[in-house]
Amino acid sequence: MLFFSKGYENVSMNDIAQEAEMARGTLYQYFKNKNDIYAAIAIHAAEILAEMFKEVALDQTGIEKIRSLSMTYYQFYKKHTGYYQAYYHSGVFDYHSTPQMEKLKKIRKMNYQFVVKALKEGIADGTIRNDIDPIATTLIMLSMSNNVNNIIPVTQMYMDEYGLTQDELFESNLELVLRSIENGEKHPNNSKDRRII
Amino acid sequence: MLFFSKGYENVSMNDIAQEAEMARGTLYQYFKNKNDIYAAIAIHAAEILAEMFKEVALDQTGIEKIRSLSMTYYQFYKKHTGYYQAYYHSGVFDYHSTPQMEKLKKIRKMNYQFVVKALKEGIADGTIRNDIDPIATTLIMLSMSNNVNNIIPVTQMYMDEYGLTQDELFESNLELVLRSIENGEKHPNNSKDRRII
Amino acid sequence: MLFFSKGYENVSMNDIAQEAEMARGTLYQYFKNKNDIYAAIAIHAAEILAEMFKEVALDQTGIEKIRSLSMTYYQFYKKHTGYYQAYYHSGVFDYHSTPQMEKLKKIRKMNYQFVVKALKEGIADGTIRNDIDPIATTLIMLSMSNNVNNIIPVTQMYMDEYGLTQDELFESNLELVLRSIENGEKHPNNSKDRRII
Amino acid sequence: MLFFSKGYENVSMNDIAQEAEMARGTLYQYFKNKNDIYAAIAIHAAEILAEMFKEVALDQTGIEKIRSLSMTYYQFYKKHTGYYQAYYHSGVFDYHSTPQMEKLKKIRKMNYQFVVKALKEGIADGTIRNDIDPIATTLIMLSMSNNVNNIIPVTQMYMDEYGLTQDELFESNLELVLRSIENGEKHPNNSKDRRII
DNA sequence: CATGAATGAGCTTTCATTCAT
DNA sequence: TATGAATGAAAGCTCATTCAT
Repeated sequence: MLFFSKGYENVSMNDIAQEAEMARGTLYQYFKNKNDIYAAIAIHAAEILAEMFKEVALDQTGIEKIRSLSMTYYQFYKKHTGYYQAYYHSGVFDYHSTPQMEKLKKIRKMNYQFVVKALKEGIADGTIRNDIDPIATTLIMLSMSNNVNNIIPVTQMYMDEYGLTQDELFESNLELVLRSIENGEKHPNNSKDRRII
Repeated sequence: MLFFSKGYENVSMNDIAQEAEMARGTLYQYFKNKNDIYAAIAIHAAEILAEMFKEVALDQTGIEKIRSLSMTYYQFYKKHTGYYQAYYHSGVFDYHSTPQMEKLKKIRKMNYQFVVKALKEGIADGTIRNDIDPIATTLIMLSMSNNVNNIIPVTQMYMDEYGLTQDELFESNLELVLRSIENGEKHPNNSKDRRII
Repeated sequence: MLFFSKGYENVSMNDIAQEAEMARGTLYQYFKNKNDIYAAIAIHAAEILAEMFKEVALDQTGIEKIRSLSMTYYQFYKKHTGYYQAYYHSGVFDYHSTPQMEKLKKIRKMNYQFVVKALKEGIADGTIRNDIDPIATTLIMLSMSNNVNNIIPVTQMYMDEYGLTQDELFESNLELVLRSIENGEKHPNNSKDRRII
Repeated sequence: MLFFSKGYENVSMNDIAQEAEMARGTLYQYFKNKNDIYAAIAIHAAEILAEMFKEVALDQTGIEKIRSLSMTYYQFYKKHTGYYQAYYHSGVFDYHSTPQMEKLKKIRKMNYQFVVKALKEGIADGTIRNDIDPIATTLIMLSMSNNVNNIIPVTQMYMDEYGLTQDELFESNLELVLRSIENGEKHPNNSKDRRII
């Protein structure tokens, strides 16, 4: 699915057929049109990400989970670049209520919820400030990650000039967010471990 | 210029001609090709933004300037949405060295520098932490702003569900960043006023 | 293929599609672009001519072979006018070294060689003057034939006025050339038949 | 007028306007359309050639005049390549009876007549064979000249390979024709000088 | 089921021609 | 008379989609 890194417009049905080792016509036996193919891939991508999010260790504090989820999303991009791109670009679809689209929307929302939930847990266990808006913060976090993963040429040029790598940008990004949301005060219930005890 | 929100690939010369109330052929009297039109608009957009950045008050601390610049960028989007979009999308161009592209690149870099400079001033005057990387932070800040300005449908849907507006998202975004980079320690030189004395 | 009489520039893909009773797009399944179509036809044409040249009887004197080759070229024009035109016009191509073009060039050179060889044989067997340049003479002969086959309107008008037909022009042409290159001296070996004895 | 070497199709009104140092629109004050411009140039070209033909010395035998006319035509090509091309290409016009076209046709016919007349004189003065058709021979002679002047790329390539120059080709061409039409027999009235006496 | 030849709408671009100034 | 901005038809080409086999 790597060809979807090129973006929807720049992938022809020919490319897809070749990649799938099928005839161009055969694709239309399984999919109504090009958009449908994209949606199917996006759904698969969303499921892969959901699976990866599910595997994030549960026995962590909120702030630790946030760090883990961020890193997981970055790994999703690194390991499944094509699917990542399909997932990313699928966000611009107009979700006229086809069953396909409804399904995609549902999984995407679920993936958001992983982060929202971790933020709420962090607020509850005292590792995350209680004055942040979990929804807004989730949106900000994910979009920041997307920008690290989709560096536009002019930015890349800028980074090259200063010897900044993508990994370093991810690190800076992550530290910036964590520093911003973590709760600076000392408090007794800031670790899951202790609570378990 | 609002049609540029659709992105380069999705705007045909026909669309542009219709929007400009010109015949398709007329466009070619003023521009060499489609790319040139885009570049010309992007350059104009970059100049508008540069002008707005220049008007940010100078007698502020570093952190105050960062707040002002962020708000200015948001206002650029609000007041000149079409130009904003052209500026934003122009980042994906491959900058093969045409004079047009070189010019655009130059202005874009200059616009980055406004932010980098403010961050460095903030580090110097003690209002911004001294352990951040000004370059990486600039890139993160601007890309975060871009995400607030280009909310994808699926995110919009999510926001609607929780009654979150774009302005509120911008606010959250801005606070998150400022909180993350501001210097929490007390220090004597944290205000321009005092320094003047 | 008759439409190629109009010349490359004056035949649109639309014309070709109409002639071939295909949709415009269909042509692009078989040919990379317009140039490719032309080249393919020209190659086919060159092969037809080569085939016809090969069938010229071998047991003739040089001068007889020249007469036969000339008449063959004229018959090629008469029987395969469309292909003839494609062959003729293909001479103006810039032969940037695509495989297509290389192939065409090769066959064209081979076709030249039929005439060159006959001239040399004629010089050897004494039927053709030995002070002519075989290369230059070949070029002249073929170009003269081309002019008989491509009578421009103003010339046609002139011919009509004097009651001169294309066939008569060809005859005049041929006699002029033969008279010019034949060896007037008597010599013992001027006939293949005699040599065989 | 050198741009007409590129051929009718490949010269735009823009090119013509630039060459004439006029605005594109101004051309339409003087000419009905592009075809008219071409016709006007072709007429001018025809007049130049007529002028050059007129200057061919009268006190020559027929065969000498033919040689002179041939060389004059070659010089017309060498000195006025652009006009030569316009003249040459104008032969393909459909002469729907516009006044322009009628005029051009008239001059072209006149130019033919120079050669026809010289051939007839040569037959009369015994320097040219009396069994040739003056009309056909004229057509052949001029078209052969045209081929020397319009060497197609594939032929050029062939000439390069054998180190044959355009001037040499012209020479071969000329000798071939003269040899073919000259009267080999001795006769008393083969020189103008003698006749004058 | 699978194919791929065929389609035609739509793309960017060129250019002869018109016309208000 | 001279201009050049504006036009729109037509060019070569791409590509998602259909359909007979």
